[in-house]
Amino acid sequence: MLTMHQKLKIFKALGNETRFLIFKNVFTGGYTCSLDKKQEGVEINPIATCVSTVAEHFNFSLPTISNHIKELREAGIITVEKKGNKVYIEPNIETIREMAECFATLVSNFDANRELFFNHTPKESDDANP
Amino acid sequence: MLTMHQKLKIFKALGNETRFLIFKNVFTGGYTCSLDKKQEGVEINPIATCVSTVAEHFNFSLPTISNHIKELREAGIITVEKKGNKVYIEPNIETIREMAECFATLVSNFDANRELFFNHTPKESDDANP
DNA sequence: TTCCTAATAAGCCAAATAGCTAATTAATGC
DNA sequence: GCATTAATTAGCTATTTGGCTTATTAGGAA
Repeated sequence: MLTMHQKLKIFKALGNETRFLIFKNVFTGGYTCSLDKKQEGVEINPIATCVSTVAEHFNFSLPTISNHIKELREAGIITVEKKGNKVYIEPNIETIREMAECFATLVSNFDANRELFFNHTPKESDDANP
Repeated sequence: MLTMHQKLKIFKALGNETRFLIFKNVFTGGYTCSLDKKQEGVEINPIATCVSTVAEHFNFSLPTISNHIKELREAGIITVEKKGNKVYIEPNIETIREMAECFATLVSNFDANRELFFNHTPKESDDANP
């Protein structure tokens, strides 16, 4: 269960365009091209990628991308694993699963309260006019 | 369907502690005490509250809270409605419903891909060791 | 009209953020 | 050992953010 502090860090992390794009690509396989460069004999999740490969997708310096990745890691959105002299980053799906649950719970509780207080079940047609 | 730009604004808006707390209270009824102050004969959603009532919950000035509310509104997280000389704010559940869907879709697509590529269905017991 | 309240707009300032380059660390390869 | 590559750390700067106070706008009440 995510604390409020953790949720805040996640929102802060994803509220920056560069970090949002890294997040998107890491979770949807946008960086799998990095497989071509993977070191011989090193076993990694094929969705994983290394910091320098991520940096190639941006016009920002490697230290800047490294710092963004650090923030995504500290927010629990990705995990990192050092193999040789490279650092591979992987999506942390459990955090996203928890976020999905938080939002879903908020919506279902809200709908339940609305029904309770207003005897009103939301329909497609009246989202803005309860 | 939320654009990336809209999602970014939502994350930015919720990445600030004060705005997060306003969001939380507006959606969970934390400000319903404002009902006591509602103007006679004015029909409002009982979960709604006005800007000055929100400000009473913080040690920040009214203009500061007003500005935070403006950002939440511009992110589509709340709606505002002027009644007399007060501005009532209400949760915009549709935006949260869309966020819930985004995260849920990301998770289910991720799980589907994982099964596809690794012939592996995630279980409770092995979240970190696929 | 005049006064009062609610809210916003404008302008100011300190702190945080996001970029950079240069320096450092760590692992690989010669 | 020495050079190369990957990544991080440190230190710097410009911009953005988040707070404030003061001024302004808008509506309700005397």
